[in-house]
Amino acid sequence: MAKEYLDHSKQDFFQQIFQVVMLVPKGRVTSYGAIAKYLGAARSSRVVGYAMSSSHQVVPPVPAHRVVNRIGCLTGRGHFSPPESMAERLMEEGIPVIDNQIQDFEKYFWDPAAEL
DNA sequence: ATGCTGACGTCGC
DNA sequence: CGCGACGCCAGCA
Repeated sequence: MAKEYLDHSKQDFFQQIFQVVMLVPKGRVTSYGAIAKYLGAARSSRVVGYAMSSSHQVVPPVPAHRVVNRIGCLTGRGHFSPPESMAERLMEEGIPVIDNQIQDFEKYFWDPAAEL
């Protein structure tokens, strides 16, 4: 089970994360933990965030702005340029964001494990 | 080459 | 019920 995920290369793990994030539908958001769980690494939720850090050099561009922590807070906004672009982009997609906090987060939440 | 830090989440006490 | 510590991976000094 858990060994199966070890079957993939470590770098593949990052690719898996990017893949899932790219699959996030427009107007929907997901959390780091949800992706980690979907990949079978619930305890590696951090790695998902680190992967986002690397997402800038990945092509096609990864919609990292659709990925937030489990509370729906735009924790990674500081990695955008400018940081406001993250919240602005979400609002542009129809997602209400106030003070770096997504309103009705669970309403817009997109669970890969449930949708895929 | 080694060590620390960094976009989180879960478990334990 | 509240706080602390651990796990995971990669990039950088």
